[in-house]
Amino acid sequence: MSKKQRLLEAATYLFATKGFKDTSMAELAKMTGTAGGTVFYHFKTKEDLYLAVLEDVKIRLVEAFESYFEGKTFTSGFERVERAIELYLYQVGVHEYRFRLLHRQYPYALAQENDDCRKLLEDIYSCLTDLFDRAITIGKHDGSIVETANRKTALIIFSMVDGVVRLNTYNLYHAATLIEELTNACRKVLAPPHSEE
Amino acid sequence: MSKKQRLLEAATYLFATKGFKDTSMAELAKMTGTAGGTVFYHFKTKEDLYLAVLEDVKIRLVEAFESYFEGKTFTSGFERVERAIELYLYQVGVHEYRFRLLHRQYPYALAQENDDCRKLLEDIYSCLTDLFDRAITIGKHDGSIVETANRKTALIIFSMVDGVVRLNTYNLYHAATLIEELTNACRKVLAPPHSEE
DNA sequence: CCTAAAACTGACTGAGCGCTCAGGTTAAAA
DNA sequence: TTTTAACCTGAGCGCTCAGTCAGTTTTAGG
Repeated sequence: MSKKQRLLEAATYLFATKGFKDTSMAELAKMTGTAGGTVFYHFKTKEDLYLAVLEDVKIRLVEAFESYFEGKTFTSGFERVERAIELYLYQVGVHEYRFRLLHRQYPYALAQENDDCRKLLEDIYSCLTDLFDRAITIGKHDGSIVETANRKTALIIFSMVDGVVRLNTYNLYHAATLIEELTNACRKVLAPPHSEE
Repeated sequence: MSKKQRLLEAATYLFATKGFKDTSMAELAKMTGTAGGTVFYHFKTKEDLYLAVLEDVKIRLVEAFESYFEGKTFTSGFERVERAIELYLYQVGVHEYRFRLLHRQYPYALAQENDDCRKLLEDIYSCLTDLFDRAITIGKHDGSIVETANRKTALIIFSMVDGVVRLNTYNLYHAATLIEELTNACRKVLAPPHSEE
């Protein structure tokens, strides 16, 4: 693997676990076994490195979420919602640090002044909400999901799922024990009226 | 107001809006019109100052939430849930910076190694979840809320509400336009079966 | 008014930071 | 083998920061 790639991966880990300010470029260099100057040969500034990390995360994240649904069909729109939640929790389990990166304030603060950063975050969040948005649209057609404002409902569902993930990362509650309640809650929010299973 | 109090308030604002590392004690001193050394006369270290800030926030937060329900009665447990959500959103509106402080990673990282910090966070979060927990207990008795695992359901509701607040602070979505969907979703999650209004 | 403690000051320190740069190494094309 | 460009190095620069301290001012009790 090229040194640039090694730097990018180590930086992802450090930015995610320690944050932007608390990650020092000297530490990153030491961690990857390179000289301090090498970092700045590949990335002009620390901020540039961060943007490269965020872009890398975006690409991998979008890939993972979109490829899962390619060519798949489900018995109902609601089932697709359930699979989306499962997929989200699975991705968090496997690539926790990517979501930690997104759970920090830094990218959102940077997005206020940096258009590239704003664009990356927009892409990530529209990918994530589309996940639920699309499933809701399908569910509305096949009758498995109640008539609602798609985008808003998708955001509520996303808030709920991501909120539980946060409780877990902040060590406030073990997410695994909440999954059943979580999907139950989603079912109730989305279920069409007068059709208890 | 004493200089110590002025320092505490300015520090709350700075820690909340800029984070721990990005807040400099020189900046804090300048902001409050004091000399650099004064900060360290009142608070031994930067971390001590942070803990004082967090304790202050805890006291005010718990006060605000507990005093609201003192002596009040509601037509149903579910109505109490609705009022709790309103109160939470109102508090976020009035004292946004206090919640920003809690939406940062720093306190949770500190809690891993500092017992005082962990205790403060525990107190804050049990106050917030109790808000919903108690209302659910009442609602289960008066029949306005479905039979559920109290704590877990309270956490789901809290995740949902706080998640929407986060969408707002991160400038991803304007919370006000989601409030109706939010309470609707809570109603569906908590409503007892076969009793559509 | 005197005294002593409490409150406050600001110049200073040493450590750590992002970033630069002059020069060295590697690898592939000519 | 020579050339050239891409890659890599680490000492070092300028700056910011949390924290110190010797000394000054303010406050309050006797």
